[in-house]
Amino acid sequence: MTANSWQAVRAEVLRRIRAREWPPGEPIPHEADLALELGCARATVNRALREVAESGLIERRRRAGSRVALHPVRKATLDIPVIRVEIESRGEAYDFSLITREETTPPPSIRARFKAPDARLLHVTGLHLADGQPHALEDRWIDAQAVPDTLTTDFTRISPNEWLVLSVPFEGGDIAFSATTASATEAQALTCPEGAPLFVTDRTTWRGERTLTSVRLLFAPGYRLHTRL
Amino acid sequence: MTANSWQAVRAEVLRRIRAREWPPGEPIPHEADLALELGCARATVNRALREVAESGLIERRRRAGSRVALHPVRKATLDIPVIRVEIESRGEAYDFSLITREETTPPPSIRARFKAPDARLLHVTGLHLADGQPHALEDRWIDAQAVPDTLTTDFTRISPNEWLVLSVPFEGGDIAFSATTASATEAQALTCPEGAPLFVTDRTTWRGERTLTSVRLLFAPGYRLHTRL
DNA sequence: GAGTGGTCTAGACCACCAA
DNA sequence: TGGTGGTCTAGACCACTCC
Repeated sequence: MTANSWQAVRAEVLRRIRAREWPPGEPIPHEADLALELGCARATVNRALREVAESGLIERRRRAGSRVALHPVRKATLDIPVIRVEIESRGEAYDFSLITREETTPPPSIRARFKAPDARLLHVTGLHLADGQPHALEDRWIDAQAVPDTLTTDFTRISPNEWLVLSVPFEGGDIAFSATTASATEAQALTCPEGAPLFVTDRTTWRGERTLTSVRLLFAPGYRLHTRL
Repeated sequence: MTANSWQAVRAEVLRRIRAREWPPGEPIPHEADLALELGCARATVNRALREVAESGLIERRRRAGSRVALHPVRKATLDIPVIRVEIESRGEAYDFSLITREETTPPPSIRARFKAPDARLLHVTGLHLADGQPHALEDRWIDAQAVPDTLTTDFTRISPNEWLVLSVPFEGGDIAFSATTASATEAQALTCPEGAPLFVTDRTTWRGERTLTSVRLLFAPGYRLHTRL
């Protein structure tokens, strides 16, 4: 067995794990040994093992070596595109309809997400449309102190979703996915029955210590978020 | 500016993108030039740019060079653990309760997911419990021809979820996330009101051309799938 | 303390693909 | 067809950890 490409090394490693030649929980040979056995440089083995480790199948620790994971945690990568791009890539026409836009004091649950007590928050709601049909209802809060031009931007021409992605560099964020049922007003906006099941994403993004924006998206019934393992 | 670690190179690259020194859609310097400018080896720059490309912020093509992405597609990585591990890691007691187990002919929607027409399908349903409370309702179909020991395994002692992860190597799969409302029987199993919003995952895994198993998980109301950007 | 993975280097060759 | 990213090598040093 000689394998001088890191993909070949990875394939061989995966084969041995699947064939139980390297059982779950057991250590695997050191990088140097594998390099010798497979006839390639240690850097090549390192590259391959790093990829396998990222997929969650092996665990690596200095001094302790690498071992096959006992409870492999599958990693799935989600693509989160700008909504306009997502819709247009399906060949549908995109439109955004602004519903409300006001500077106001948020409910405590929102306030808690913005650590800065002096934050002036702009509240924007609107509807994303695909071929004229409601696609998602956006409910967003923006820290106007942390995001320049927030108060002067015309969100009837560009959705806050896209404007923020294009103009505000951020460093981190988190997303939560859940389910809810449509309230009366939500049902009206999305033209679906009250009580219909809706897929929800809650996203908060920040830069440094400052929370920039927090958004809830309610997707019209039937929406599915899809990915590969 | 000298940066001899690939993390430092990545940080500098990200800074320039965020500062619009390298505007969206514009090409960035070649690896060799960057290596010279930053005072490190080209392999180091390559490693850094590869990481940035994986995050979706730049696009790389041979001969054409690298450029800042026009519509950055955010990549979020989801961890998908075995349910038992997920529950126990929260410090709660895990239990699984088998509800039904029968070899039967599936509805067309399920049949369509198993390409092999000769597949003998086992249908298993059960409830995952956390501290005695319903956590998720599992509805699974398994190809008994493709998965050895399917018909002889005692699923009252180990959930099919965990048994499959531990004993069946698979190559690929896909997951879809969506929302639904609890039917009468689902509501009873999950001890929630009928019509309550439920978070749903549909997962199908395969090896080669053969679909091994297809599972739908209905999570009790309030469940949130969470991740970082 | 010593062994393991993590990383950097300098150089080289190759695969791909836009010009 | 030439330039660019993709990769491999051999060697070296370092950082972290487990003994």
